[in-house]
Amino acid sequence: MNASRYGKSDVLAAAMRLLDEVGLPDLTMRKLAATLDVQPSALYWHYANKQSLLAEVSNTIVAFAKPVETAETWQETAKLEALSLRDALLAFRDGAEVVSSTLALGLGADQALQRLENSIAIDNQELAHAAAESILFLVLGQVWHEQQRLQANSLGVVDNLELTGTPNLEIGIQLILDGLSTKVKA
Amino acid sequence: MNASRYGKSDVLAAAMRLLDEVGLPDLTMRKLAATLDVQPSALYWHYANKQSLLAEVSNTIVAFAKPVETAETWQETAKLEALSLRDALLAFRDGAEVVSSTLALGLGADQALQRLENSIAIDNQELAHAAAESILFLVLGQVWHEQQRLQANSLGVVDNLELTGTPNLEIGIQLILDGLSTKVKA
DNA sequence: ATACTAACCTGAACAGTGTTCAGGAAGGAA
DNA sequence: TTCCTTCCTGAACACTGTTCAGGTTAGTAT
Repeated sequence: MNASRYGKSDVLAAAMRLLDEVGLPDLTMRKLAATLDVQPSALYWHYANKQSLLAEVSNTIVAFAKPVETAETWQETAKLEALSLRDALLAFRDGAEVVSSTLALGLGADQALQRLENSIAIDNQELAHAAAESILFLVLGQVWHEQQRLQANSLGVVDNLELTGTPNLEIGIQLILDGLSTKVKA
Repeated sequence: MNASRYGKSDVLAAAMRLLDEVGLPDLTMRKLAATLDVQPSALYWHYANKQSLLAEVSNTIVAFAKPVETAETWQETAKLEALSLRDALLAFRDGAEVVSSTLALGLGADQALQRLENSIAIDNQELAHAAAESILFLVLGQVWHEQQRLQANSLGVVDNLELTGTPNLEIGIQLILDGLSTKVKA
């Protein structure tokens, strides 16, 4: 049936496809192997373990964030950067949970943090780092929460939850940037 | 060997104990049953599934947050509330991950959000809600990150990671509160 | 064409997971 | 003593990630 052989990138692509179809909880090595018509053990030639695979999935999601054109103020640029990350997370099923989990393991999402930090153009670099980290956690938490409710809604678990996630995220980002502005007025 | 019988609260207490000993990844129903000298299936008389158990674990952690005395300004009070939540999370192994996970499932941590929201004494309630949510995600994300590094450090995985988590958290909270102040100056 | 080498995969197993279910035992109340 | 609720046993089911010895395929060099 299937005579072709696969490389590392094929496995990653298949994982992205399967993630979108079944979600993170059902993204199992066996199901992934099945979509490639391959034994589960074959995957371990390409990736040492599931976590390394998920780390690359996470990186792929983060790298999907659209580049941001530099705006008038750095506050604007930083906000665009944050919203670009949000869009990337929303573009993949359970995207926020994937990135959060691998970030917690210290594996991925460095690039996301770096982009945020670079966009905050202030002298005090410690402050910029702390602010970037805050924005990152904010985006991840909010989108994770929202994506969970999306799935819950699609399963009809609860009729009509308040879906005000994205506005709240923008407010939160703005609050941090405003707070940052007061600290750099000098 | 063990002739006593257990109630729901005993199981919860044993779960908290085991969490502290082995951490969330190794908090399994079988190990939990073993500490009570009981078959795993016995646990399902007390809790419908593992998630409900973890939801109560999460509630216990959140409820552990010390009450906060009202300070001069509501900004001070809100900050104390956030730091009290942080201390509660830090008081239990993998506390932040437990609470984050059950929060994502829409099960627990409502109380934490409520306390934060109540402490933000401003007219615009939508804004207060968004700010409280932001602070919640910030605290959870930051402490989760820090606790993961604590474990990684204890396992000697990496020698000496920068352990600047808590200061960064205070900065982030302050940024949000400062931003909030500018929006309510009127 | 032959030999060699790296890339990739099979098949089977191991040790563990959450969960279900029919039935049995303990303890208190009527 | 009967009865009923509470709690538990023992065994199984359907999964999970992962390992490993051995096989196949493909490409390169002789």
